[in-house]
Amino acid sequence: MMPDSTLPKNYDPSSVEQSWYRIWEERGFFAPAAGSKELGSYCIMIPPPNVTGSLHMGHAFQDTIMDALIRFHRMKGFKTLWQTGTDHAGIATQMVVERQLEAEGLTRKDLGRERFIQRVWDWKKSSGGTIVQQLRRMGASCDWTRERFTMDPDLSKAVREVFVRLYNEDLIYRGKRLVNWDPVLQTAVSDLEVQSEEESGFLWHIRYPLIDALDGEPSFLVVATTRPETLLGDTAVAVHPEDDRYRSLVGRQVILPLTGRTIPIIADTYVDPDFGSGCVKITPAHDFNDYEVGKRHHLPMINIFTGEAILNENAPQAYRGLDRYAGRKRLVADLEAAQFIEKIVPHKLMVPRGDRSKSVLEPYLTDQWFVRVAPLAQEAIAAVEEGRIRFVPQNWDKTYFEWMRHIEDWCISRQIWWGHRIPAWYGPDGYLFVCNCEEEVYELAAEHYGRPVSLTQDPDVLDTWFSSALWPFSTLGWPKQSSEMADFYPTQVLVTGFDIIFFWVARMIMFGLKFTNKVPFHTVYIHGLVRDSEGQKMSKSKGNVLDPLDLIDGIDLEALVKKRTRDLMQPHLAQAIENATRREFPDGIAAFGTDALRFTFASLATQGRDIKFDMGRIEGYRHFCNKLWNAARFVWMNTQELGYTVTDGQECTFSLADRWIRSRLQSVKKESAQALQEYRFNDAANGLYGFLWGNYCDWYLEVIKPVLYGPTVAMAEKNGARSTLLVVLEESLRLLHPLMPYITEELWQRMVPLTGRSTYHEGDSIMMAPWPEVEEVWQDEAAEVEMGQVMAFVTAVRTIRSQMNLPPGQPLEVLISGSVATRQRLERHTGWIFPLAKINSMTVLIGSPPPGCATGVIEDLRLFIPLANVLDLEAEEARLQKSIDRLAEFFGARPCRCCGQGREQTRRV
RNA sequence: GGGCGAAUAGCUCAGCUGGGAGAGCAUCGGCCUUACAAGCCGAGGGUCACAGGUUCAAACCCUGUUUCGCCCACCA
Repeated sequence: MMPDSTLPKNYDPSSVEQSWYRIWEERGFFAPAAGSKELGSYCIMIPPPNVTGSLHMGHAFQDTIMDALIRFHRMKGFKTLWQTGTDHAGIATQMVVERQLEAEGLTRKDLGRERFIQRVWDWKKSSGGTIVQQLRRMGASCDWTRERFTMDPDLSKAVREVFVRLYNEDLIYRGKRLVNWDPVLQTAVSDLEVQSEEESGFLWHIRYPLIDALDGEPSFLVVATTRPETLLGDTAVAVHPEDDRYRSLVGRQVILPLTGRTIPIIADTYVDPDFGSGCVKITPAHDFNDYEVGKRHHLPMINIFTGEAILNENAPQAYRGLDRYAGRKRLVADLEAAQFIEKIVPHKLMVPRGDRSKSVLEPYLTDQWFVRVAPLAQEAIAAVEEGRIRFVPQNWDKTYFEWMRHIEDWCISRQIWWGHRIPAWYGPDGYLFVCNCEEEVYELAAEHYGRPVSLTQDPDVLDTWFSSALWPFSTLGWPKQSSEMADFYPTQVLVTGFDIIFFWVARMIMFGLKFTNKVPFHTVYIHGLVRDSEGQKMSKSKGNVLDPLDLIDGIDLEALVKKRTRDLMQPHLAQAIENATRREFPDGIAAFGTDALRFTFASLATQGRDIKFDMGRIEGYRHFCNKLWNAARFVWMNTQELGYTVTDGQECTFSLADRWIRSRLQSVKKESAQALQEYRFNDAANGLYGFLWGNYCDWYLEVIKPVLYGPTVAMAEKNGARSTLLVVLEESLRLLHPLMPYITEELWQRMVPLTGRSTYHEGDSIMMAPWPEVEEVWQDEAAEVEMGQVMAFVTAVRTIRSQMNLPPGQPLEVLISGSVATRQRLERHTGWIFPLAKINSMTVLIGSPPPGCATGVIEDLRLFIPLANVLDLEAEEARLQKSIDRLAEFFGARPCRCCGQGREQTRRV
């Protein structure tokens, strides 16, 4: 692309972003380049977003971090791969398609399994690409040619391979266990998919009549429960063995109300004698604690529910067919009528809900597949303990250890259709065959039975996280010994949120170690959550969601209101959301561009902290983009437009300012590289911001204007300034590129041909340009000190001018006194000081200063500005009097504590 | 119940191994100075949550307290 010969006055992100991305992608810049041998490879696995998803602020933040790391290492010369792809997200995706079917008046069962799955694939093909397109808008430089989907044939093969191997080692087993069951989705879910929240309920105190009560004994025991309907599945009442009130009753029987069944009174230390009556009803088939008690005491386990949580044939006739809540109502009414209810008290309880369906989960006794995790966990714990994997920030390892050391077996089977089907088949007699290949399993079966038989495959599919756990190696071709595995595994860093340490990170570590004998990554960078400006979690129902694409492209108020109030679960919130939105964004959201958004994320990315997204920040960084743009314009006008380019033989002398800014540049190179290496993105961003704006623009560009414009300035000196302008800008663009890919590319394309860099060829991209290394020859401590004095002097004069209310253009005369060395240094640079400070003379003071001077101090130097001729003395006197009055008032108001005289010096003065 | 984290300027936040309290935004004053008014030059503004302790020296280390947030956990 040929740059225009002039630059527009303002930076317009929309005019450059998408075209540059297209060029990068088309030219194959995202694919791993050869890289340098010594450095080796650098690889990041993207946490695969759900294929149903769309980009939210969390993704945008995470992708910014990953892309910054990837671009930085690519420029550094590593063979760099950002492996991308999407996750099939079993339950979530199935729900999306089922909802579509529902709109057509169909259910998945109407279609049947085959056709339903086809339907999901169709959906994926037509609508599954949203998020990867949005990822592109963020500037993410992942290798799209290697995009993977967790249900791709290769990845599915890896899944079966892992399953079979674990099964053969007895690390996967099938068994009837109490699991968390979602009665709406009709599937088991893992412990991690349960979200318990406190809700208001009741504690029902129910009387269980004691059989053969002796004199002096109570005629009934009172048990308290939050779930009275489960009474129908009770198989015991438990008391604490040391509880004197009930000690004598242990082993006796009570009548289970409304059922006529008799159940034993047992003793178990699980019971807390101080809670309620000290008697607990035991329902082993519907409560996790009771299940354990039941196993200890060999109690029967009576399942009273169907998969939809409807009372089944094990319940008395009167309750069969009622759903759990209707059953509860009926049962409580009946208990009350029969005077079995002692009392009902309001009670707060933790209610377990499914993280997808939000329905109340039911502990439910079913056949499921499990991974025996404990043996895998040991290795995984050791890997972190020994430092082979490092968490950043480090304290997350505590969370990891805590969970890993108390880990329970992982229920991996799901009773849904969309996902990796479990590679297990049952023979006519129920004999189980587990095999990674369908053809082979029939051979195995024929061998087993001595004749060909028909087999039934297990209907269940695997938990989505099972395939995610293989992502770091399944995407690289495992179980084949691929060159990608050799090149990129183990990967360098995993960038993710703390919320999936258990779901994903821990499991990747366990499976990685198990199947590759290597850790899947060396570092786990845990970032915080993106919250709104008030620290609230962003959520649809709160109506405070910001869409990263709206921040990039802008959105008008009406569209924003519409977006936030559409498809609400609770439509009554719409008005409040609309009002709040109109209040917060009266003019909608401006287009900030991708770079400003990315830079905002980077500058807020303090380790281990949630970030409150602040509109003020993103606006400030949009200004920064514009500042950079205009700095480049200035450079352009003073070089290209004058026909100047840096060439080898050109005569060049470098002034103090040149040496100063080049020296500063070396520090910034060092600091920003170090910051990126240590995941201190905020330091990298702030350091570059400060350098470019505070040093380069505010001082350097101003200081050298007299050199650039001065008619009598020697050409060599002009060349020194012009080449410095170009070199510093060009290198700064490269330093900034990992954080702001678009604007840096756009400007770099224009600037780099002027810098005369021998390594530059037409068609190059900044993203493939080398990361600027520190050049020691330009490190110049002396120049930094000397320039520091010049700046301090100028600032001192400006402060005096501002405080004395001297007109900005009024030329001043300055007297100085101090050491000869300092004076001489300043006198060397009057060419800069005079125009910047707007003074027209600088004289060494002999004797004492004349009366009526404003004074300033710079280290060992004093400066005096005689005010007699330039100042309205009466106004100044009034100003001073005011300040004296203020101080007097201050002392008067706060007398000294010891003497009460108001003379004590305080810190404030 | 256990664990983790936070509290610094009006707002959002830096402040690494103890020595100067900082940035951006906002505010106030002055500037259309030919890169940029999305800008320039200045200024004001802080009991670093509280209380003790260690130290020559504490925002930072130790102890305790308060407030807020998150995660895990079986109290029916």
